[in-house]
Amino acid sequence: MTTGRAQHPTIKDIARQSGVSIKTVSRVMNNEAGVRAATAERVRLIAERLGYAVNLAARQLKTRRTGSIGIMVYASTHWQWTADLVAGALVRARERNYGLAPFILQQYEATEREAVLWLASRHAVDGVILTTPWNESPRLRNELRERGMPYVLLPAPAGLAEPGVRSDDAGGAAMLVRHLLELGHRRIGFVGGQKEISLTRERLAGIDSALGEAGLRRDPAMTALGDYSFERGYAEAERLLALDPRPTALLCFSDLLGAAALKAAHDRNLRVPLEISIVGMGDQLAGQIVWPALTTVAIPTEEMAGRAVDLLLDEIEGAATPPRTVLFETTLIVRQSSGPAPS
Amino acid sequence: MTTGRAQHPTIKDIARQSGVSIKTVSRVMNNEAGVRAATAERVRLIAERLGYAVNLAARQLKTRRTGSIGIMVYASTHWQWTADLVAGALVRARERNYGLAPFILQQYEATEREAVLWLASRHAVDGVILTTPWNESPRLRNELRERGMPYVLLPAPAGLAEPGVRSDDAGGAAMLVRHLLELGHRRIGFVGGQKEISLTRERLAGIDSALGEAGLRRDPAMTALGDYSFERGYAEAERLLALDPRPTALLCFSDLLGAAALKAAHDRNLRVPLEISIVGMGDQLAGQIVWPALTTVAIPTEEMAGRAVDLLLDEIEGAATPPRTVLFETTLIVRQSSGPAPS
DNA sequence: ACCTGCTTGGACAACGTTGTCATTTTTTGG
DNA sequence: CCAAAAAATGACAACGTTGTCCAAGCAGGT
Repeated sequence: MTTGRAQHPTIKDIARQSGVSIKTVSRVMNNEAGVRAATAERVRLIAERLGYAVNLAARQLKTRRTGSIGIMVYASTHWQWTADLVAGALVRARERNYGLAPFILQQYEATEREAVLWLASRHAVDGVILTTPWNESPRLRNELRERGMPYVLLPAPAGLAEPGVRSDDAGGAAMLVRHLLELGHRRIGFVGGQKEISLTRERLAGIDSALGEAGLRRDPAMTALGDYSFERGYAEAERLLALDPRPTALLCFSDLLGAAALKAAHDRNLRVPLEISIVGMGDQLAGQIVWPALTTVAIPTEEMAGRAVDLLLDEIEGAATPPRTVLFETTLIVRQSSGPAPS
Repeated sequence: MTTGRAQHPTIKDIARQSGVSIKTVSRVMNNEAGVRAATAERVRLIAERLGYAVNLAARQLKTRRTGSIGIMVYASTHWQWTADLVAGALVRARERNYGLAPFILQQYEATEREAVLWLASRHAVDGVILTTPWNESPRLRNELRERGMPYVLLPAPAGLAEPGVRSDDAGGAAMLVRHLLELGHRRIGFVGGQKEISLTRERLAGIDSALGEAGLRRDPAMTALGDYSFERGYAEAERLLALDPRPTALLCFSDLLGAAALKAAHDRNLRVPLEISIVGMGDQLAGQIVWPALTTVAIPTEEMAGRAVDLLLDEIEGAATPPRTVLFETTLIVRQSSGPAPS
């Protein structure tokens, strides 16, 4: 062993060397008022020379703040999305001088108790961002509220009076439907994820409303819900493409699912978009690397995660804003995978 | 404000209620020897009932261990890879009861100083995993060693006597070359990332050696190095495909680059693998969602990250193993994007 | 000279845990 | 049944920081 010989300097050392009290050093390091500029300067210089860095543990112990927030994510095949969320949160957290502790969970029920304990102890994080599917659990939310642990939902299910950030998924899905309708498509298939996830339900609602505007209804036989994995998406798309009459367009609930559908179409020797149009959602990398590139709806995932951090930290730091939900708009991005319906 | 009313119970509370000293409670909570089974049982019960959770800050302050490790990653367009590394490290760290603090860096030089300070203070993490390009910097390594901060390189550049985990990238690239040679390809183009990254150089070395075995040499005009982004990969592949005579195969240094090359080929109306073979490296999602699926070489990124955590924690916990480098083998995965060279 | 009020600085006690070492209790062996 | 050894437990002092409260210095008005 014999790790790090060099003792780390403490405010005591700085105080001794600069001839002031430890409290004054503390004041300087925290930019508190009430220290003469000259004194502060001297203290800062010595701290710099000694290579001083505050001992976070001591500060945390005293202030009862950990200076970091947690983000609970689910180990999913929907990786890109999760990674974007974590990355977005990480960057903003660092900007605001907080740490981020990601908490990956593999099974829902099995680990919920462990997770709650970890969170609620308040010794590890000052607040937490709950992503899918944790954002759905009233039990978890209650437990957290009860124990005074601030939280933010990301994405926040629609119509919930809870602090959170959400994207207009219903609107986005509706835009895609209208886009396809304008291109003359009438037999549209849908490839989606779990119905249990609020996002899925919201998208279905947007689809139904857009179809309704045109006097149409969604065909349950053409609605293929599974999960958000590539493999399942491929299987569901495959199933829809085998129908007779075949749908002339597939709307997929993520770009990864879109890529899966695209592959299924290729494997059936269907030309896209000549014989079938395929659109995705999210504007993720997956939709850009495939050929042809997917028409999709952009959802600013990273930005949303950053905003969630802001919301959470505002509450933690007592910026006394009421629990708020922030809504992000989605944008239609037309690329090469959608075209006029075949006649 | 007015957060969490409920005071969190401390070992003092437990001690009072169970009629033992705080030290005994501490012993029980840490599973130290020297407590009668009956006493331990009683203490544990009361702790459970009170919902006790150890105050990490206090423990850290006393033990001078933070119980978490850092991982420095570079904000790159090579996202999937980074995400896999972080995910792999995260899971293993949690298994071993450590936290993981990811540290994303955007610009190299600008933030190095900040990063080193953060790391070296030893107040934030007990050790650190250095990923590309941090694994290349002797200056950083020196600084860390000097300050007694354990680190592990991931991936570890070949031939460096430093603790780390590496994959046999030279071998992997060589396998791909041999695969292409067997299929009759002689004009092979290479699409790679930055020469500054050791991975890139190792792969080139493997390629050269495999070509050498067959009495061939790599054509510099067919070696297109850029970076690991999709866009750049597309541009470089495009450039190679415009050559006359055109290469009959492209070996790309990641599956994302492979996908980019595939797209460039499609856009030129080249049939894959009939008219041109394209192979990638890494066995990432990107190579599976494109059509046709990419022949590639599997690199167990997540597993490697887990191993890196093990190495690091073994050193931190004083398992007294000498600094070791662990080598992971790569595996050839033949899919649909490679075929016989056109005549 | 005195008081008043403002600025600057310091002494000291927490925060909750673990390490050290002393003390009590139990077990063991004769 | 006793002494000695072993096992179990406890008292108390850190760890490095910040919050509380008080003291000293200093200027300005009388």
